[in-house]
Amino acid sequence: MKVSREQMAENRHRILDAASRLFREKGFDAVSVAEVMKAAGLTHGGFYGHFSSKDDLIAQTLAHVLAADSGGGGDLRAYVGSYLSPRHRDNCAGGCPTAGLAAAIRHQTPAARSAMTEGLRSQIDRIGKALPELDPADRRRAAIGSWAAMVGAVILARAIDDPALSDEVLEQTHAWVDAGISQVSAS
Amino acid sequence: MKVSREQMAENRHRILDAASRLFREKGFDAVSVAEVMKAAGLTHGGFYGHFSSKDDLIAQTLAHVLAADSGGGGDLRAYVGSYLSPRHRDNCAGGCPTAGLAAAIRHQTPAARSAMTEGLRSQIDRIGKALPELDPADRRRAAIGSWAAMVGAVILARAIDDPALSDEVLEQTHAWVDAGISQVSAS
DNA sequence: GGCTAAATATGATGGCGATCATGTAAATGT
DNA sequence: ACATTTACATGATCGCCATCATATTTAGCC
Repeated sequence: MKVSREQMAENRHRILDAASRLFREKGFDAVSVAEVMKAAGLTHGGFYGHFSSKDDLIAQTLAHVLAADSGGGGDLRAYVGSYLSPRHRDNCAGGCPTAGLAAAIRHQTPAARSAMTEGLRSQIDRIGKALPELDPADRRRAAIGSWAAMVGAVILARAIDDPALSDEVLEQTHAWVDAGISQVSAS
Repeated sequence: MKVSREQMAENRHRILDAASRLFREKGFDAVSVAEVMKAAGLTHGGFYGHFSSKDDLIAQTLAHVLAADSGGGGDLRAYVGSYLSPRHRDNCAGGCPTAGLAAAIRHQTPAARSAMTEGLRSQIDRIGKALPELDPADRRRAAIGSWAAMVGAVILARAIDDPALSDEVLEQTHAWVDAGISQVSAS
């Protein structure tokens, strides 16, 4: 049954949102096309009316979710705190797509890699802009170093089976990043 | 055809080594049991004489490779430098199993998660021991923060499609980690 | 209002891969 | 030496999933 243009656009959006959550939660390979469509409230048949392949869905989902990536508005300290929280660690499906998917990008198509690259580029720029008190070289270094530590810490915290150690990785990385930013500021 | 006990042990070792390289290179899902056996110079039939399932292979491979993880001997600066090098970024198959596999552990069995947790615990301890000039609290913080940044930077560098940005992530994280360690030391 | 094309649904198809079944030959114990 | 066990090879099986074929219904246009 055909639906209105508007309905179709909404369906497409729902598919991308569902895919985004499912991919972050379970990984690209563990999510089937049918599962995505079902989560979007449709059946698997209509999929190829929206996307040319699963790889195409992956690439478009990345572009979709990375474009929507907030970045934290401006208060870097608050953003770091929420990023390195148990709440974020435990919320893969709704959490940062970089932390959830960056490591899997290596095995995806060039289009997907390209989308991730642009997402990371703008995320680094955004963090840099949140450090206006530094000179440009220090700002760039702090932005990249902090972002690497944040992403790495969440990935490690999610990999670790022991809640105490997992919490500690988040807390200590938080302290380390805060100290790094402050000390660079003071230099 | 039966082989000697010794030969069997060697075969098992070869399977684990082959699996370790293949998993790091292509990810757990993208590597088939038959592919691992072929890389070890065997056929797929004998697999279940060594392991009870692919999941079992994954868990035992992790324990195998994480136990062998060097950690760098003692010169932390040199270790950080080689870790955050283009050479290491481009050498997934032979590189750090944490950088290559940590993000995928979330989707594996409890045995695999447990192996990774113990590997991370000892790696953090090893880095901490390479910072003897710090008091215990700073040492722990520097070890965890540096390790998170190192792992995160290699994962991001491998995800990024643009060589210049990828190199920059490695270089800037290197400078950031070095500065962090030095400034903590000086405090 | 009827015609056409489009958007989804339902229902194949085909390949891949984990696991199992069976054969075979050589190592090990007596 | 012989019997037996065992490590591995060859050859199914079975289910899952990406993708395609076809049907159905309705939006969009005259």
